[in-house]
Amino acid sequence: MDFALPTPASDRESALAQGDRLELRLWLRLLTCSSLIERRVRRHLARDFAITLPRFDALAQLDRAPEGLTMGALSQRLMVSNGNVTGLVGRLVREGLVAREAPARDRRRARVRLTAAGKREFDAITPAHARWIDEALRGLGRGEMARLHELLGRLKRAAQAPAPAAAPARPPTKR
Amino acid sequence: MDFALPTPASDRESALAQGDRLELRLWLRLLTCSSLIERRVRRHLARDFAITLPRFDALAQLDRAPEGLTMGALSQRLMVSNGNVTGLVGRLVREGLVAREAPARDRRRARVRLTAAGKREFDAITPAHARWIDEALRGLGRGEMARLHELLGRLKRAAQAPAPAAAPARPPTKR
DNA sequence: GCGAGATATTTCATACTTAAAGCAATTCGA
DNA sequence: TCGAATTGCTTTAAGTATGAAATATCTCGC
Repeated sequence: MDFALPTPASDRESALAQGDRLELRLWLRLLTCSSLIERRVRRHLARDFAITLPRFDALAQLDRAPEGLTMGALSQRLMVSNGNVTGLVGRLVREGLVAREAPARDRRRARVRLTAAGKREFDAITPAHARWIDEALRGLGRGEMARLHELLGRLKRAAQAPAPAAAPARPPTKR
Repeated sequence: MDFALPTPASDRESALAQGDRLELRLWLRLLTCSSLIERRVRRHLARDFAITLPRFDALAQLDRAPEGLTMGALSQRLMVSNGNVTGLVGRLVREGLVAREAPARDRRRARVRLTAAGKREFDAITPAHARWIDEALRGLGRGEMARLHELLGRLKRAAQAPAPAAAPARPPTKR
């Protein structure tokens, strides 16, 4: 008989050496956590609603901005590049979930907003989405969550600070 | 005169409503943090070493496994799909940073390991990489980091727990 | 008015990513 | 020992992502 305990899934943290620094450990663990949760959400979205995470993220941001958003604002909120949003919104428009709006003043910045169908789609998904998040976090107490939220707030501010301009350790090479 | 304080960069958290739950807030903040740090690292890698983050991640995992890794093991450690690793390793092989090794027993599982050039490349980058992480986390005290590391450890275990198989709220639609 | 510069977005080339289908090698029960 | 299931990996199609170059629009000083 085999009584071996289930081996925890290997991940980026698995092969850390004794000497590795807390900073690195923390960063790898943070990345592991967000990858784990992201994967869960992505799978749920695909299986239950046949939609991708970036599309859902975009719907969520647009839902929270009833007056619409410019492409730039949407790209900031999604924290992805401008060009990325062009393609993403293009697909959402093609699917009828989102509409572009002819701009009155500045013809460079059209607004993008949810269509009725997009709103319906988002509203249909939201409750399940909240449930998935709750499930992924199940096991943490309220106090732990609050503390984590607060500490991550501090980390966020740290990570937003501009990186000191450092002299390159080695001139970059064409690859 | 304009005394407006610098507006914090907008992100996924920006438009949260009052009523939104702690779970959701925590998840979005976690995602924001890892996106912020990931972006910093990716830019540094590109500018200073002309390499991408996935490539560097792969080198790092292989560096920690001197005996080499199978494609499957590497894909687990990088937490990406199998097919993804096929392409990634292919590019690294083409660049001479990584080599496949003819398998003795099971001809399905070849081992992949760092070449001398790959090892040199990784060693050249590592110190700068550690510095970037330190910079991104600058502002957190040791105690905060340790506490964060521990809480994320608990979150990690929670997120690794299998998702309860839920009846779909709505049959998935072809899109 | 008009051009120089600034701003917003799209286009482009390339790379990364996933899920699912396909293929090859191995394992194992009858 | 044979063949069906399993396992490990690759291929495929679609989508997501970046940074840089190109395009279009606007603003401002003159």
